[in-house]
Amino acid sequence: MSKEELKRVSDTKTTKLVKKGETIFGEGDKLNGVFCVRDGVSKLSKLSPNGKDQIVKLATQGAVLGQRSVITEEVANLSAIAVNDMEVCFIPKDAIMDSLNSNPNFAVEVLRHIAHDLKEADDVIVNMSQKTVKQRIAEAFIYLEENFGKDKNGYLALTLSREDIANVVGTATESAIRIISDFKKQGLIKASGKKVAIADRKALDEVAKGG
Amino acid sequence: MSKEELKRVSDTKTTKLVKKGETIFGEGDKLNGVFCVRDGVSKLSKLSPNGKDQIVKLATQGAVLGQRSVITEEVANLSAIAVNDMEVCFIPKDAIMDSLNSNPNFAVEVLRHIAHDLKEADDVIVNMSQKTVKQRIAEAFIYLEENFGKDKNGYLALTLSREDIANVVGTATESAIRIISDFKKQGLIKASGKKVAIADRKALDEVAKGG
DNA sequence: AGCAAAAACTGACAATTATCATGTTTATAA
DNA sequence: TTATAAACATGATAATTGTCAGTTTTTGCT
Repeated sequence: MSKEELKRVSDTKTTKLVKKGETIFGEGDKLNGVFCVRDGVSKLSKLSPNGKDQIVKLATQGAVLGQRSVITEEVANLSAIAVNDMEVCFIPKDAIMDSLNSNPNFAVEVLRHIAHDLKEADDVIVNMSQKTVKQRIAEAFIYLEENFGKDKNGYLALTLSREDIANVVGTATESAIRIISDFKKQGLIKASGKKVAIADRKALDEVAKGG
Repeated sequence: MSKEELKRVSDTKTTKLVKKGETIFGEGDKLNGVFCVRDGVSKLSKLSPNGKDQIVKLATQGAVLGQRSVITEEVANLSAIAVNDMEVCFIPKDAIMDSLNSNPNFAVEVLRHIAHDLKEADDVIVNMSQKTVKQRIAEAFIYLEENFGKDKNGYLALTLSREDIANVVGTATESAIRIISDFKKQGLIKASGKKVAIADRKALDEVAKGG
């Protein structure tokens, strides 16, 4: 089954609507298939022992959720929650496993994909441990603009709550709020309600690099 | 090519000796094959923009280095440096790619392996961002004992410098030293020179959990 | 529109962690 | 075996980040 084939299969599947805030699957769930994101954004997070959620990844159109757990036949390591209204489709485990075992091309393609995720995860580890909260928040805004784009008015297309931003960069919500306010005061970003726009990309890049 | 087959191939290869501190490959290197660890331990680390190394993973006997980069045909994302004297063997890229493309079993096996690495990386992200330095250092000692074992006298079989420990948990060397000293004073660990032994595993577990 | 609930914000303070300076011990090699 | 460097250690202090306790603003409903 090639990527095109997989896409075709997934196209024939009835899609399921998931409302903002709803859980697609939770940490510890046994998954009997994977979910393809057709529309909307999901946050993949893990509850730390101290009761805080850490958002490990944001998944959007084209992403496949639960893949890793299905492959290793383990229980889900992360939970997937809709950040906004979503459309997802489901592909049963058997279909995936059959293709994996019979078609090297498919397996290698999935392999490449997961290998890429692993690289990204390694980079996140370095960021988390070596950069300040301020740098990480600056990077987060840049990441949001580059990966989810802007709306007609220049605001980030994906709006996250301050709490979600804090959970992405791994800090307390109040700390995130304070730093975001500072960014506003310094003219790095502007905000209208929850909507945020990058106002001075160059300066924000500097902050992210540790200027 | 099954795992056993791969092992057999690698067994026929002449192994290369790498001395403590030597670099197997560096960040940005183009890899034309992977390295199998026969003996010894390698640290996989990445230089952060502020000039500090972050150790992302410790690889020991049986581990394969550079796999990810070969699969995605990218330049190495991490550097691999010997923590102690090592014995490694080399498998050229072509051999890997041929097997991947022709043998679904092999591809799936590698896939499982990388999927497992990805899970571990996600867990590290959560630890890094949600736990204190003290918790992370406690965890590091537990990890070292569980993964590398103890010598006849009960000391951790793998001895890391304080600097390396700091780079594993993502903190300043001085901070790591201070916390390790505290652990000694509290009787959680004992140390003879660089050698460290866990003295009170239960209490150390408590610290790791945030007691 | 009006109201409850959630999210955003602010201040004061405490805790954690980094940095710099410097002394001591331990390992390494000529 | 010493000298020389590297690793370890500690103090003083600054910077960063977290926590708690509120107030204000926004959002989502009916």
